Amino acid sequence: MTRTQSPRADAVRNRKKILDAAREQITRHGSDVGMDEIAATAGVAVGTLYRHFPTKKDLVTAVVNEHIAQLTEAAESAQARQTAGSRALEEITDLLTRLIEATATNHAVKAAAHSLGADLVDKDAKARGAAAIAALIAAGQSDGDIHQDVTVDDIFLLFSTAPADQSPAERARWLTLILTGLTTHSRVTDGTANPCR
Amino acid sequence: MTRTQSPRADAVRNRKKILDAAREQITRHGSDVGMDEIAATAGVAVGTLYRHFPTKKDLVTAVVNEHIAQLTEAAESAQARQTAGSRALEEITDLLTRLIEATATNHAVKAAAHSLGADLVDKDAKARGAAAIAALIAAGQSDGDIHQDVTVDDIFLLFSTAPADQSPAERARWLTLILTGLTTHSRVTDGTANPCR
Amino acid sequence: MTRTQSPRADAVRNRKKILDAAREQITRHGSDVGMDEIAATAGVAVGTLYRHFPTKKDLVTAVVNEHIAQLTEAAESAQARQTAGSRALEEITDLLTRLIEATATNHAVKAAAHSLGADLVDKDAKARGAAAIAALIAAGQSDGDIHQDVTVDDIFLLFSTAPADQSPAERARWLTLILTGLTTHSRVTDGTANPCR
Amino acid sequence: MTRTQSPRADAVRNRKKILDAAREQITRHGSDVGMDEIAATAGVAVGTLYRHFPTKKDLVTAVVNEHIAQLTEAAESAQARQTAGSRALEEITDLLTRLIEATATNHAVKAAAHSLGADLVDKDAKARGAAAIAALIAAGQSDGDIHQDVTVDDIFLLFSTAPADQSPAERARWLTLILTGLTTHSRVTDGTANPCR
DNA sequence: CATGAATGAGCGTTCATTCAT
DNA sequence: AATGAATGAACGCTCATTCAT
Repeated sequence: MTRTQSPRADAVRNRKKILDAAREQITRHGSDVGMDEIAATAGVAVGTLYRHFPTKKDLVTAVVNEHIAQLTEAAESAQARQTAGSRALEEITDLLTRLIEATATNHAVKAAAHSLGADLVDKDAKARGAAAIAALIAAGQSDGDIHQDVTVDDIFLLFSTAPADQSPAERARWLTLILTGLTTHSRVTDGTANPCR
Repeated sequence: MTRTQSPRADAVRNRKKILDAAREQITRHGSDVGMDEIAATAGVAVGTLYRHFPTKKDLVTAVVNEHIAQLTEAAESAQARQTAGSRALEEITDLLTRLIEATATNHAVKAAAHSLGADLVDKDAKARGAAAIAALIAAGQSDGDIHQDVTVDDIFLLFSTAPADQSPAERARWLTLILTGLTTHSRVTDGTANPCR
Repeated sequence: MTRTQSPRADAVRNRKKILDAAREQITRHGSDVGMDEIAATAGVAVGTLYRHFPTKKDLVTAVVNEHIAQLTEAAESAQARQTAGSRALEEITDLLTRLIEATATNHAVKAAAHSLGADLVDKDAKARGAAAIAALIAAGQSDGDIHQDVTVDDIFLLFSTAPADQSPAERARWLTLILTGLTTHSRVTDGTANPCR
Repeated sequence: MTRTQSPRADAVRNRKKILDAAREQITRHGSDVGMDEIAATAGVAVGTLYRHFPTKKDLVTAVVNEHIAQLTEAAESAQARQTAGSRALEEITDLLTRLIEATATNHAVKAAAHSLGADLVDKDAKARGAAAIAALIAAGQSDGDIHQDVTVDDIFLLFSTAPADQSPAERARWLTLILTGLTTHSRVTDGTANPCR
């Protein structure tokens, strides 16, 4: 009974080791790392790697999907907190901060995915993430904190190009610039020039 | 006078053909295009390509610098027009529109440059472009159109991540989002939520 | 016990095939033979060749070291025979004959090594060979057969330039000329001019 | 009248410049120097080089023949001196010393010639040199200084393998070893062991 | 005649993928 | 199921040679 499951335990462990190795290597050295190197990092032979991921593209796609899953989870828990009473604007700001940090680390992965034409991304996870973000935006708009014309696609558009290689300071600045464009609030440091006053 | 240059006419033409082909191929297929393919697109043999650009890195650098030269020129003529009397905000908007269109085509080129370590970018041209943009920003700030805290680096930061692969509509939307973040004006489409009313 | 090595049987066979092919091709056509050609001669793909020898230099070095190992072995067994009672002069003559035949085949290999800067030659094997030859020379000098001033370096000097491309007859003649310079005996074919008579 | 010769003056000068450059470059860096580099050293364009020597092989052959001409000249003047009264053995020794020094410098040239299958060597010059050396040997044999069985081919055989890359000291030692095989005289440093005494 | 830009086969090497063990 | 040796197309680059100027 349990016998049929036991050989899978190794396979599952190997799959995880491979994904970890792939994420690390691709993140660190770009999508040009060799399959041999990823396999070596994972501590398995290439053949094993290919048993789990028949193609480099498949492997990269898997890494990207793993990434997307994390983002989705973050979006959904943000929405959950907002539903539970916290302010939408705050959740959105936190979420975007988290997103940009995650993307900073994994931009290489996305570039890799792109360069391999990995259009195989997990549509479902993406859709759930989009729904959560849409809900947050709507809530923020109800609060009067978010521009009425902002949509989920705007978020995706902006974050599809989030700065990856820059320093944390630059990422923070980028987020500030972006957020000020999305919210109805003017930046506090800029009060004097605001013609609305 | 120009007669002494006559045998070079072909070479000059070839150099241009090669640069055009390189820009096109790298833009279209990424930095992994083979030199052979670029040569074929240019209608020359590989040897000819290597006579003009001893290294793939050299070729990519040349393409990038050509791109930068265009941007610099656009920035400087925008500044010239502003000095001649036109409104800074308008020139900036036009310039950024032009920049994003140019970047849309050449983002892959910059990625290629990056992946090849082409840090040989023409610093001088970049500095002149930066100066022109800085002048435009200052003028816009004097007009009260641009946030006081905006700097040239903000422009570079935002445009280093301008969307390249998206449709023109998406690029326009991206620009709108960005601009609203930079200017003190609220978006007109968003009247209802504008607290200034 | 030897069972754990079984998957390597093919690899070992391939390594040998590659070394044989390399020796043959370099000997026949000089060091300019392509790696592809060596691989083809060995009946493997280039990739296999590179798995065994990461660089052309490595391959050539391996061939040279193999050659040196043979020579060393020949020298040591000659010395062993002499120690066991046979006459030093005879062993030296036999050894040099064997050396020149071996060198005839592999001179091109050494040239190739030289042109590739393969200074990685197996120093230890060379030293052991030198020791064996030195012992033989000393024994020959005790017998009064070898000139007192002859050293191992003389042998190396002469054999570093042994004729490679000539016919067996020419190689034999070369050895005769050389030996007359090394030994205290005049040539038998030269009786009339011999002042000892 | 002189007009028809004037354009040739340049051509002759160019031919010499090219040969000089080729000799220098091939001697210094081996036969792998590029035609472009030889042309550049000569101060002409590649096309000019190819007008004078349609093939790299032709150029190398020319350099080799030039070398052979020098050796022939040396052999003939040595013979002339001997005919004029000097001792054959002395002339032979001097000649061989000169030959080995010349070869030391130009061994690369010979290797190059060999690797290109330059069987186009100037047969006539070689024949004249051989005749001169044969005469010297005969004279030396009459004097009782040279072994009766020594022939011109022996000289060619030995010198086809003269050490090129070694130090002057090693070349001198090589010559000593060789001469002892050619002459009827034992080495002076070896008196005690000489059984003839 | 000289020039030097153009040609293109070939080189050493890499790496995603396959397959015998 | 895992291993890792084998495969071979492709890459960046070189260089003897040709040919338009």
